[in-house]
Amino acid sequence: MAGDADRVADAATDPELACPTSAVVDIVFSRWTTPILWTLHTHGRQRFVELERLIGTITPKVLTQRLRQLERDGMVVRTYHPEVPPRVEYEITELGRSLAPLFAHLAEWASGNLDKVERARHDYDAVPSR
Amino acid sequence: MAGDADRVADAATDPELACPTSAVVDIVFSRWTTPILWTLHTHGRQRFVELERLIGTITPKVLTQRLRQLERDGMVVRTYHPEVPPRVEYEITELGRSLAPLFAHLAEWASGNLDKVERARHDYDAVPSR
DNA sequence: CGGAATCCAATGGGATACTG
DNA sequence: CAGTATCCCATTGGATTCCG
Repeated sequence: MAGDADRVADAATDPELACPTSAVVDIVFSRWTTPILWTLHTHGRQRFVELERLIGTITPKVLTQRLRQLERDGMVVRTYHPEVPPRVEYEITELGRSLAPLFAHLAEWASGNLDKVERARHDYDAVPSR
Repeated sequence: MAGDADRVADAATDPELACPTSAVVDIVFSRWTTPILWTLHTHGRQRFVELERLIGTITPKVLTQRLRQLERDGMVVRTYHPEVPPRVEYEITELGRSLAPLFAHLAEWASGNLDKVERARHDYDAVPSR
């Protein structure tokens, strides 16, 4: 762990970034972004209402917000077709796809450890003193 | 990946979980949890105030909340030493440590792609029509 | 020291209604 | 269809104070 001295120093000045993954977390794991990216990744290019339907509980307002954010971050591309009725399609970018192995690892960790979390919660809740 | 059929089926009924990583995200990537886990992982067992100092901008209230949650999820163990003044130490568990490779992948993705996100944002913001 | 309690401000997100 | 606009509520998090 030599060479971490300067990062630790940075952490002292900007401590929320004491964790080198914080920036990624803000980009990728904000609320709703994972379901959106996942849906676009597995179902391919989708229209607005299709996304709304596939994700299920998200409201159009929030879906728009998150899609704009993802577009700005270069994770999705928005294609507007000037027709009547208008048609808009969203597609995941290569940058967005580059997250796939990350998601795979996440899913893998989940399949192996989610039950442990569940058990830990159960045990914790079983103690009446808290 | 056999046996995932029911989870996929669940996704159809509970669409917020259409993404198999949502559960993990809620556990691991809630606000402040990554800096806390990262700090405990790299600096080892720490006292409350030490954590507060290392993370820097977090308030004691929020730190307590997040530590409790992490403890409940089995990611952190809390050890209370009944002395005067009292001493409490927090340590990452094996379950918590099992996230390390995940964090490594995250950091790796960041080092290779964060600049692309930055550029995408710059380009997006350069268009005046929005 | 390690919190708990209280109060408060900001934010996010849901519901609804409307429009090009 | 693909949003936008508005209202409103719940949650989060900061600041402060106090306690065993």
